[in-house]
Amino acid sequence: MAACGGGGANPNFSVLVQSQRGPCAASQPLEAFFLSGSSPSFLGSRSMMSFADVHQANGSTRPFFRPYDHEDNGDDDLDEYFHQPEKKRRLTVDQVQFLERSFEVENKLEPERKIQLAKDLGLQPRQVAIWFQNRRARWKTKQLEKDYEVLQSSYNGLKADYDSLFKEKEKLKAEVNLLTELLLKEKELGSSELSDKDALSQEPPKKAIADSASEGEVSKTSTVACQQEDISSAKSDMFDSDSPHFADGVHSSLLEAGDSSHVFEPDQSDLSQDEEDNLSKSLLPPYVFPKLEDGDYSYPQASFEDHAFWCWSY
DNA sequence: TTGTGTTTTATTGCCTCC
DNA sequence: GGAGGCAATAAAACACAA
Repeated sequence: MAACGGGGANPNFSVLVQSQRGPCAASQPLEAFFLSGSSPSFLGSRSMMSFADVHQANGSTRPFFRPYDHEDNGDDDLDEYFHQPEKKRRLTVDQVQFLERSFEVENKLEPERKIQLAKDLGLQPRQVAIWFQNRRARWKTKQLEKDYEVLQSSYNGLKADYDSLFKEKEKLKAEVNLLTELLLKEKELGSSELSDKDALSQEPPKKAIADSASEGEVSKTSTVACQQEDISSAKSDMFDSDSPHFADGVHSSLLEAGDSSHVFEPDQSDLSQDEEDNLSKSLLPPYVFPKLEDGDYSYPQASFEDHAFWCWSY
């Protein structure tokens, strides 16, 4: 008898047996006692092997205990135990193995299968149903743990990506600030020169641009060039529209390269100063920046720096 | 041996489906 | 309304350290 705890009608079987360690370790000496001449109904159940298969595979030659049939038990001394209130019993290793295999095939239990399993295992159908129910609950818990691990690793990967992108963003942000400051200085320099000379005959501050461009970084170069353009558009009083700053080497190369920033600065050399001023303003794209989570790069109002960033972004 | 934490079996109550 | 599933929970059985 493999059922150390089996036996709805003989609760004391478990009482007798389970005084020792292990679910079934102590039951074997009592097998013959409880199972004299009894044999389980190894009829096999639908969609699975029969309990006998498990039994054989287990290398066990133990007969199967019939928990709810203790009529074969001729020992009257145990009768008193059988009349005590039923206690909780553990299924045998073989029973659990059989149920496990059945569960692997199909984790739901249709009525016929339940009855067949109960028959094969010598359990009550209700016990089989309960076992499947609890087994499904355990499976679900395990599944949740697995899902959690998958999500955890996914999260870790995404977080690593985010951190690296965040660092890159900070780096670029610092670069933007640096270039903005540089541009402001250039602007100041240009203003002071304008105050010294006649504005109409003044040359654009190519040197500053050239100096900036000579720093080597393309991004900086394009930014400065772009910003210089926008300055000339938005604040066209600084430069004559016919002035050769459009022929600036950097600028020209950008135009030739199809730099999208030129789109926002149409050639208006034949327009008056006011017209150009107004047009350049009206042609400026709306300063709509995506509101990022941390609020960075959110520019609700158009400022000089904003414009510079916007242009740089393009 | 005992105290304690874990696992397994079983119950209860609620919900859904037919 | 009954059957069956599920979540929450109780309680017995078990494992194990001290």
